[in-house]
Amino acid sequence: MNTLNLRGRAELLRQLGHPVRLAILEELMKSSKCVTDIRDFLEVPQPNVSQHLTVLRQQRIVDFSEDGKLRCYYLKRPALVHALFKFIFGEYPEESANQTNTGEQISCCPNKGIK
Amino acid sequence: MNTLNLRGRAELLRQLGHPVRLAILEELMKSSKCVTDIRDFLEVPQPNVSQHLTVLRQQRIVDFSEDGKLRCYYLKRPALVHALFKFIFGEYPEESANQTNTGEQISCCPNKGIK
DNA sequence: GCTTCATATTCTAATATTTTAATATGACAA
DNA sequence: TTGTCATATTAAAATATTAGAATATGAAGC
Repeated sequence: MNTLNLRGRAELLRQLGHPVRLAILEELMKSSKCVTDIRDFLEVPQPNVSQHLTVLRQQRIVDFSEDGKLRCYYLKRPALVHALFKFIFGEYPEESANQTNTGEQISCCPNKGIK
Repeated sequence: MNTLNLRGRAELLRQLGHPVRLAILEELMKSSKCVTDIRDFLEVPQPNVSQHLTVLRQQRIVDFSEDGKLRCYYLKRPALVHALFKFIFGEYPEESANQTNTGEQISCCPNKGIK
């Protein structure tokens, strides 16, 4: 299996796939913010915010710079985050199965048909 | 919190974020395939393949058409899957924190600085 | 030295996801 | 009608993720 390549990509998707983490990234797209600002905005307990930031930091999606006693979190890979939101908010129309021009279904596994 | 919108998007990301499901989608991008072909190609037990296909079907990412005793699975939203792979295999350079043109760090939470 | 503020870490309980094994279904052929 | 093939479903065990509570750190000010 090609899972060698896909495993890490799957992990990235799972780590991005949390509503609080998406909300944090959405906020950081506007401007960098400290932990308490994120906590206040999202109304999520501070330790929980820190946990999610740690996950995002481990994937090198965010990072922080220190400003006095504040930690200013910012997007370390803004292009990734923009691409992410473009992807998840995109429109993707549904299609039906491929058919021949005579309206027949195309068989999927020709080698199986041999019986 | 804006989680109302983000919750469903997060769920989509989590459901896409599994190596076997990514591998299935990668295969289906090439051509539609029946369950046993997927099983043979990925070397994953058939019931497990079926389970992953069910997850993908519930998100209306894949669907199947019946061809005799075979179920030909195909991408129901190929544009979504193409966008997905474009996203996860994209290159996203890392940046450092924003700085002023004099090299100072920009403070992140001006209202906090008031003390 | 104490407090306070901003943030992080740790542990635990609650949940969710995944894998595996066993079994079921339904169509078709012998 | 029995068997076989393709696929699905279920239940159980293993594993992973998450939230919450408690606590820790470290810097700054008193």
